Amino acid sequence: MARTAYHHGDLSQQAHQQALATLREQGDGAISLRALARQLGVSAPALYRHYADRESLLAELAISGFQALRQRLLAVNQQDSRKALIGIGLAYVAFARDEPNLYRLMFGGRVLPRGAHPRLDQAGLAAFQVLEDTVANGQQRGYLKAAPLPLLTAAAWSLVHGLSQLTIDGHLPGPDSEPELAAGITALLLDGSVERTTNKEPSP
Amino acid sequence: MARTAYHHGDLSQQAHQQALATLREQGDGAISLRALARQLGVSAPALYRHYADRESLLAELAISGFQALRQRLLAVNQQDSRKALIGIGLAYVAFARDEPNLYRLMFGGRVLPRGAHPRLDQAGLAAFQVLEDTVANGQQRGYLKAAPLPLLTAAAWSLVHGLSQLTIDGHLPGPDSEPELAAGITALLLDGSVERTTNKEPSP
DNA sequence: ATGTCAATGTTAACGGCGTTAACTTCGAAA
DNA sequence: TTTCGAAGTTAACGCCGTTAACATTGACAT
Repeated sequence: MARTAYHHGDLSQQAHQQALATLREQGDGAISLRALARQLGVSAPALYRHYADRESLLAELAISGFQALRQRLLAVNQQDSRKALIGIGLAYVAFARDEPNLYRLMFGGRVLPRGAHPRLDQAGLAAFQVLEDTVANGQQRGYLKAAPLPLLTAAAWSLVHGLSQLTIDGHLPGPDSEPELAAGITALLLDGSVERTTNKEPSP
Repeated sequence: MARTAYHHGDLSQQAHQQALATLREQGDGAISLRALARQLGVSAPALYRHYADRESLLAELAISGFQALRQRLLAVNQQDSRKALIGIGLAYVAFARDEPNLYRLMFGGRVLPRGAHPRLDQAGLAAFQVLEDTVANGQQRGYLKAAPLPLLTAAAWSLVHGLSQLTIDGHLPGPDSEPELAAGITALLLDGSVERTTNKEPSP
């Protein structure tokens, strides 16, 4: 198990860590197996003992990303339905802000086609479940409308995902005012955007 | 101006069209300058007379994408505020559904870093303006809450963008039920998700 | 102790890529 | 007719992912 020329026994994990580091710093486009092998003092084909190809390595990074996201969503754990929902939204956007390149890899859709990496799909689903559970809980308590659960969940997810993506790509005002923005937007989805007092164009 | 070996005078546009075609079919990752040149019967460096590098070519594709998106949003043109807002949302998601690979390029953030291509940033802004105008209009008419315009706009954009991205990446139920989903979600943002009649956890 | 074998490395090579340098051809304007 | 810049050409560099063929190692059965 010790460190010899061959069999240093840790290549898989070291490759994962090193790739994660360059992903964080320079984005997934900067990850090359050859450069990775160079940094680890190993020949490039050695990596193929542990990853079928470059895409599989990226898929592993994305999987750990979904696991980390799931943990952050689980850590919210608020009793009050409203606080739980807003908390989830804030935690979601905060994750994207903290790990923009990882987040882009996870949801880019371009590098990692849906269905090609079952464990990745599963990890994404597990993170999604946390959000869905929170929504379902708020609905069971009667805090949320009795709309179809998939509709409510899709709305919540779309909102936080869109906000995350727009934020990390710089389409929205600087990251200084970001938490207030996220909280305000989440509140809008909960309470609605329509003026309810004096309105000539009523809601159905 | 005619078609001789040199100076066939149309290479820039032909390259644009051909690149757009392979983008649509196979995504931006499949666009290579060498293959492109091969398909056009031209040497690879010839393309550098018209595009500074590969990224600039992709930026041009994204620019035309934003222009197309803008046209689709402008085409909505509903009088009623609610119909206008929902119409914009539907048109936005429909564009993403029709042009998933183009949409991913436009908003991927990875291939085309913000700030590197001024005309691209400007085209994105122009599309965004249509949405912002619609929201501002709904607010001036008193249909929408008097919340800060950037907040309302960011909420609307986040929602439709997130829904688009999740839809084209297959994270949401099949595209069969997509229009109803989009309409339902947009309505949720307008009317709110909170149950308003019998509720023990009131909104502030 | 020894031999075997699967796991895990190695080097060499193929084809493709983006990009640059140096050169050539063409057409329009002086 | 000459000139000159725009728009092409070929050749080359260095990088990449990936595969084939071979080498080393340590653990385990004999």
